[in-house]
Amino acid sequence: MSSDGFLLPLRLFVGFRQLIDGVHAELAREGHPELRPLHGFVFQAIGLDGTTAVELGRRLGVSKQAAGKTLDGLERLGYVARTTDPQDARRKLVTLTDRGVQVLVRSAQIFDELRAEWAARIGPDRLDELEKDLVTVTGAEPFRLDVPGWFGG
Amino acid sequence: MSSDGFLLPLRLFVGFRQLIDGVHAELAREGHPELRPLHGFVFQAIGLDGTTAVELGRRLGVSKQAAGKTLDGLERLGYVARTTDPQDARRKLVTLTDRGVQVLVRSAQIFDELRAEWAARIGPDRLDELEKDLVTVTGAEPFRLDVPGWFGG
DNA sequence: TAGGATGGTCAACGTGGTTGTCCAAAACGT
DNA sequence: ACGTTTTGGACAACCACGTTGACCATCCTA
Repeated sequence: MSSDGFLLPLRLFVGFRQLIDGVHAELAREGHPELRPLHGFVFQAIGLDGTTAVELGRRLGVSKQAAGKTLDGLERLGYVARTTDPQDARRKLVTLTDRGVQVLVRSAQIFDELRAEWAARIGPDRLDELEKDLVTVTGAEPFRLDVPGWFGG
Repeated sequence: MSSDGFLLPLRLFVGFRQLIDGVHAELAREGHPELRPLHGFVFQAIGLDGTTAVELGRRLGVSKQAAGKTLDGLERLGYVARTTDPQDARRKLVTLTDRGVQVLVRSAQIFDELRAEWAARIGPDRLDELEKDLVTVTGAEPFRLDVPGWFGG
């Protein structure tokens, strides 16, 4: 055993966190200081096509109420907008505003930049292997993000 | 670019989460269903020598009040005990109970087992490299765990 | 010995999560 | 076509964990 087992999750988490923090540090610099790590995942889950609170909750693995509350905050901050669905008066379509789309696009760019920095450090081949090995071990599973409650609650 | 940049943090997180979930699933099976991922880090931060609320807060990167609240919960669950320091009437020493130590020891064992499973899947050498590369990229930094608030709040 | 630092607690508040309840609108089945 | 179920959304009450600010007791030190 070349490493204590408890170090492995720590390493993974530190890597995860550095990437997320890197993105949000840059986003803050570019005029989005209020965004939390959680929000990035919500943006991703909403996508360019929009969604509804219920569907968002399903994608994130949280209740529709929790998803609704998160959307309240994002709406207040001007990143998403709700419009009633003309096809279905019950539904309220949630879409990213221009500002929201801008964050989504920039986030993707910054993630690519950070990945390139990692590649420059350890070599692109090693990084590819690292990702490939992670997929081998963990599966290619779609992402569930019931993270805040998952960790502490 | 062999992979979208945003997949990298996801892969890391999924790996992290699978390990943590694996440990807590087993701990739940062994009589500790109330423990949350957060608690494992707290146990680790308390250690076999014990600590105080203020010091715990420093180690976890949270306020002394937050650390105190978490300890309240763990005390109620019987995993830690507080005793007044005979040397300093202000301090309250927080130590793991037998039950707490048991969890700490078992967690370490389970992490080792899970790491061994990973090694069996991708090969021990590849796993060692994976960890080594992560250290190269992220640094060997000591762990700060202001995680719950970090993510969402 | 007076004054500052330190450890702990309490209170108020914010955020994100949960469940339970309820209503309006859509979908379904007879 | 009409009653019944399902669905999407909102509201309330509650819990966990975070924050600041205030306060007190104790220890340290100039």
